[in-house]
Amino acid sequence: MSYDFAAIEAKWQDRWEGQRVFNVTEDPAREKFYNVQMYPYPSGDLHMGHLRNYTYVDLLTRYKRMRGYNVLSPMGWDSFGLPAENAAIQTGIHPRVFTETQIMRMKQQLRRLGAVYDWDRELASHTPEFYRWDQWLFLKLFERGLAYKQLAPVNWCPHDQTVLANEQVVDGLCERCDTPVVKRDLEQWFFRITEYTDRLLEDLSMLDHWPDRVRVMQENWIGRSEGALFSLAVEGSGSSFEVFTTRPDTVFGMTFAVLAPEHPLVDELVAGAENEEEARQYIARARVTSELDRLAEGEKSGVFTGRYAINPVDGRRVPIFIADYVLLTYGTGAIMAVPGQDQRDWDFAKRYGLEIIRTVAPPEGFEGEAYLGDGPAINSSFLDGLAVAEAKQKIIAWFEEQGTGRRSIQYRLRDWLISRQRYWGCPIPIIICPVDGMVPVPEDQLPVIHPDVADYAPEGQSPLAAVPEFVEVSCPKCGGPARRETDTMDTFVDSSWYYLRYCDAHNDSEIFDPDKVKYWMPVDQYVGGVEHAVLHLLYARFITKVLHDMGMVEVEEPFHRLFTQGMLVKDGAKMSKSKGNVVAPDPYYERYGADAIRLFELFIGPPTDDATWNDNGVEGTFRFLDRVWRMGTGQIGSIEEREAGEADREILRVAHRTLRKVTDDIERFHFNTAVAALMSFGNELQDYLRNGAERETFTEAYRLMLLMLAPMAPHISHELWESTGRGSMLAEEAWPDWDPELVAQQTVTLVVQVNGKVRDRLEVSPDIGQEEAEKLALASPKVASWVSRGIKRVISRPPSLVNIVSE
RNA sequence: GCGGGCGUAGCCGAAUUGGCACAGGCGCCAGACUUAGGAUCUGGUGGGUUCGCCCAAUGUGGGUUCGAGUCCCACCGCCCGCACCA
Repeated sequence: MSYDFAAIEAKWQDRWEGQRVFNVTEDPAREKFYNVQMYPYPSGDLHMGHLRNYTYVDLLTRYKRMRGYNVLSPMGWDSFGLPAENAAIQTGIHPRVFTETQIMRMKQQLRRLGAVYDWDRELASHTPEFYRWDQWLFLKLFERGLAYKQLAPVNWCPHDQTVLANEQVVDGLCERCDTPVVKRDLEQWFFRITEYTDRLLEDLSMLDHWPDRVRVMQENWIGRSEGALFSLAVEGSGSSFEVFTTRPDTVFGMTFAVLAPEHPLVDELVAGAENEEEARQYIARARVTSELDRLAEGEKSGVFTGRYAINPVDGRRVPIFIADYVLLTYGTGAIMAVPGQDQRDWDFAKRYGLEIIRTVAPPEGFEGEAYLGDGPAINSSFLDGLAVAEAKQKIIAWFEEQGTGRRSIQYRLRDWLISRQRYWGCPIPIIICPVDGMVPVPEDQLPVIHPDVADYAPEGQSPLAAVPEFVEVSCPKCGGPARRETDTMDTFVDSSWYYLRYCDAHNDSEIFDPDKVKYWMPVDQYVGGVEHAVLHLLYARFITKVLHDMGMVEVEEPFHRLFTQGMLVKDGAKMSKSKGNVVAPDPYYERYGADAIRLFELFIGPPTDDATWNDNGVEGTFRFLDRVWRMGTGQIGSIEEREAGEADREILRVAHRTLRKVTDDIERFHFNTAVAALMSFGNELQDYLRNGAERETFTEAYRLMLLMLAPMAPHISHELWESTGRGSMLAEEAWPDWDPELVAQQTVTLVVQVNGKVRDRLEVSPDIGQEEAEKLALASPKVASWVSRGIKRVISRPPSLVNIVSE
């Protein structure tokens, strides 16, 4: 019979919660540790993949607490968003009802795992208590000119009937429903994140406890490129347009220029052109084609405007085209085309029979098309002979001298589009007055609360627009009739500051008390999926910097250490409801209990790597726990009491070496090897018991086992701690220190190699000297037969290795 | 195309610094205990062996080194991110 995990789990879950063991307050006398998992969307049932992450965070909470830290580990809910709204559209159930039911279920599931939090600080973004401060934050950004409304071509999902941020368009498809995204011109709210581009980029270097790949992804997302900006005059008109290039050195190779179809100058350019009709059709088509379809066409398409531009460096005239391979949203929406040095321009030139001039000499034998590498400039007048980098400097200097161009840095990062035409999000606190324009809702009228609506389906605007009592208001400034903004905010606004609210979760007079935030921030350990590398993690950094500039937050970066966990894979795919390959924990809870599940989640592989689910794995960790249980119950009293001998001292040495290893492994997030070390220790402890243990020694070794197990398998270890006669709560015990004397090796294995191959192993003293080690090695009879042809050299690394180099 | 990462046993994996390759688990085989075993315990699990050991082996090929899973070069394969970004 195995141990009664079900009863034990319920008992300790009640105690942790009932005795408020993990509820904390600010305590300047103690070092704090702020441990946060990215707050989840309350999506219902947790599967084994989710449990992996919750187990990591819970382990840290419990471990750091034992290390003496004042550990804050809160939990909350990213509870606005589409799933609840879509359910409402289908079933008519209010999204709030749906959401709150899901939250209750998720809480039960976290409790069942034995995951502990300071539930006093629970928050949920769909509650007016929380989103009131979203609105307050919006108004602060608005005051500072960091929130603005603008007509802009935006990503529109025809299925969800809403706009999407650039970050939510994946391969030209809506991130949520995979519908091809189209461009539309709409009045939308933006946050001016581009104001912070430089700081977001530069401060990445402060984040040296973030995974490199996340920093690289943010860097690429911000997408800084250096180059030059200069003007092209349109022949026979007063107009001109600016182009941006990273290769100003190739300007003598420009053989045409291209404008994006949405470029403001195109109307004027095509007016009266010979092929005006064709051009207008092309422009119209390009504007309604989704990015995906544009790319899918493969061949670049475009249309000649009938106009010519003048190359400022040599006065040559080049034809101006309109083509959709040039994007309005990057640079100036117009380019100089140098087919000799740019593959896209090459492709276009080939298709439309345009001239190609090489301006960088390709190496001999070069057989490619456009040449992008370095080399001496050719066909480039005063740049001829210069390498690319030199030529760039010279031509930029020339532009600046002439006053026709200048050095410029462009970024890929765009302002953050936060408007959503949906119901289940935070209403934007703005009133649109025909007289006063965009008028903020006065702070004392916050929160702007959702009215209930009859129909949740969006029809191009938020369902809120159909509620006259909500929409029709008087202007706070002039008192005249006005309309309320009906867009709601992107849910990423909520998640960009919730971790600050945990510090003071129920403050109803301000967003948070800056002193409390000062105590807890930054988040010491942030845990979440790498899929948030450029979305949430960039926005959160931005908002933190804004609040810092407002004097509300001392830190400039919110997350000191970031850990991105791997995913759980089954049948070759990430475990997810939509793929239908989830493993539900329930049968495992029933058969093996929460601790065995936790231990297996830790053991399954390196935490940063994806791991493949193995149906038999939990059985393995359960066997280990069951062994620990059997060792601790009933037997200890019958172990003989006697003087401790060498074998007894040895098991204590094993215990302390295990303690050192487990401590190290937890500190560096190698949880899988920490579990392996405990299993190994368990095996040794069992051997010790079988071969005649001494009671006091065993009790001590077993005590260390329970302490080490406490953060990983808390229920069983708490129960055993109590049942082996200890009155304290294990969670409140201190993590033990290993004894350096016990950890020190009595003897070490000296490996004797001949030509790098192991030929003998000798047990020697750890402080053996070089001479002594070499003498012993050379004296080894096993070595003798391998060195008969003479010894050339001896390399010693005492006490672990001697390598004899022989003929 | 650009950027990042990975390749070790039948499977998942270990190996902080260049120094004993494969800890721990799963699976499999055998044995013990047993009325029974899907419990538990013990041993084995690359090849050879005279049972002392010996040999091979970390995707492939090369290099540096007394010594390479680890460093360097090239290639093969897989994964992730970005992508007409001028």
